[in-house]
Amino acid sequence: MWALQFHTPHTLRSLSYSVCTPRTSSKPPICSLTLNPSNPTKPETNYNHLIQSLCKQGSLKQALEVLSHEPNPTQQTYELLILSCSRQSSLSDGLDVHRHLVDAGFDQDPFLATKLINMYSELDAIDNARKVFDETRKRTIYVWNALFRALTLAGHGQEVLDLYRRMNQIGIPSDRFTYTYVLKACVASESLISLLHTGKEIHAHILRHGYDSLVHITTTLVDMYARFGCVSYASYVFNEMPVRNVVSWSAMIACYVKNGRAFEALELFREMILETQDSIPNSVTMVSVLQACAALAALEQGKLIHGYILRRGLDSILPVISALVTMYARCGKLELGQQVFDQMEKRDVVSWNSLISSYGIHGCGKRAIKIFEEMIYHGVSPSHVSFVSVLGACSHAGLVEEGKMVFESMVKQHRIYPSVEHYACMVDILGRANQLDAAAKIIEEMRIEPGPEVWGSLLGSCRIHCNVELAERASRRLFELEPMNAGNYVLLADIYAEASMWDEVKRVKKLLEARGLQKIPGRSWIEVKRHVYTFASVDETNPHIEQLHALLVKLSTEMKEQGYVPQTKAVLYDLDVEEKERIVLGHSEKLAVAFGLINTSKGETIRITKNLRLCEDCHSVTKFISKFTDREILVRDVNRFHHFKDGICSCGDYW
DNA sequence: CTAGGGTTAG
Repeated sequence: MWALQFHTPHTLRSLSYSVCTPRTSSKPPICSLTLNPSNPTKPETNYNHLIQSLCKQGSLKQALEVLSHEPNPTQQTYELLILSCSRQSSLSDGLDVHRHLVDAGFDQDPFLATKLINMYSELDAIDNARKVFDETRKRTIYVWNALFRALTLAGHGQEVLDLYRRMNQIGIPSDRFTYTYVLKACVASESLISLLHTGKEIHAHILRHGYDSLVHITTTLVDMYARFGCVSYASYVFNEMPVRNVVSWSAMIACYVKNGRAFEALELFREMILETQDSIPNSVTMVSVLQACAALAALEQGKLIHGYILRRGLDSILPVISALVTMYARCGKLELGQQVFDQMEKRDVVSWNSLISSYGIHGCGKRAIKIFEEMIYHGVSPSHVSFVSVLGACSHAGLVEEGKMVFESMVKQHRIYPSVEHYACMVDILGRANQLDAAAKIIEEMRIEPGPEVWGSLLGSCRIHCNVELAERASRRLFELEPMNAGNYVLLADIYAEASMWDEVKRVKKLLEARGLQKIPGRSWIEVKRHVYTFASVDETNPHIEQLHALLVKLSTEMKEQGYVPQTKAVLYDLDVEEKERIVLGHSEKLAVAFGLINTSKGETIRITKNLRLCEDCHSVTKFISKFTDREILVRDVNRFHHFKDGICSCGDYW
């Protein structure tokens, strides 16, 4: 027996040898050479097997060298070579193999064309993939599908759909793979145009051709509608599915979570456990379920789920652990998140990012920076998200100088070029700290096109510091960039209202209505005894409303005696003071706080979640209540945590 | 050659 690695083809050539590869199907070929003593005179120059062995060993360079001596390479030889190039992500070798293949007359082989397209796709060389397709005359459905896949992965969704149309015109029938790719293409588009309409058309094709019985295709449909935010379409497809498996259930649960319907997500998970035997939740399912708990700040639910994860032995899977850390942090239990993190055997960037952002939303900016540095010390390179997380933490904590330093270190030390998100964080850091001009300057000096994130960040800061002029500039851009985002109109209206510019408020509201949009209604949640209760602002239909209102009136009267003046800036109507006070008193988080006071015992922390930013009045009222009733109150707004205790808030009134 | 998932933001 000879060990392969010691021989170049040249030295081997001088020996009489053959490659011994038993062709029995049960055994894999033996990757070694033997001398062929039975026939020493006739050199068996079949290099094919040698090349294939080398490919399987990952010795691509040697395989290429052998290739130049092989007069009759086969299709299989090239297939293995191509796969090797993908695995070793070497574009230059890939091009080499491609050239060889053309010289050997395999350039019109549709099977190899498919493989080449896949290879170029994995090597991020989409132009080459396209070229292979263009030059292949006999295009089997495999060749079409390969290009669809490559283009979709590269984000060229529109191009896929154009090609798909052409394919239909020529009369080439789609197969089940085609449908999954073109459905994915509808959402994989770099342009902002919604391809929902096209997606629905393809859905119709699928029905017409009877492909709606295939679980892969229907699951892809569910996911496509989910990504378009069409929850009811997704659930319709899901309900109609003749066959469901773990993946389809997971896709539907993820759909609910991604679209802000965490309640439904948990409900569907329950149904999945209770009603199916063959779809047992796996780690992917659990990640979405944990996100649902996190979204609702449903700590008790989360703990139950954690127990389930332990029982199912899914507790060593990295994505699950990261999601657990985030869940605990977002449920207000930073310590538990830290504990889970500490017990991890292996950590990747994402685990670290989870912890960094956990400290960030709790306002512990310095700690977040420390963990960030610790991550680097442990040899884990920060990702884009790491920087968004640290910068976000700086912003919550008002750490302007630290933020600037982190931002500068991005390119200088880590060779990561800031994206729109990073710029948005910087604008936020400076803007919140009332350095609005500096924030605006950041936008002017950006090296990439300032997207809506950046302008939105600036507008948010203008709101906090009541800068009408800059707000008008930012919103003008925003209304162009994302005309259908209701939040932007509301922010501008807020700013006008605060400046008592009521005509302008009306004008912006009309703009909002003209687009068919609405102000997002404020909602709050509270979990009491494993049950999550929801409150809407001025919630007339809530069964507890009278009791809650009575308590709030009582509290507010007592507060007023101690000097509390209701802050009604958040009310967008030019009403008289009493009317405004009544509205502010009905804000959803106050209802939730009142419900918590009534339904939990004295020593218990009240935990509340809100879908919007905390308004100033709610903030000062909650501070007061925490002192007056001697209760700890934890409120998570859209962005961060507020920990109220003894009349002060952990955010230091900076939020 | 097919489907679902982790970390961010305002």
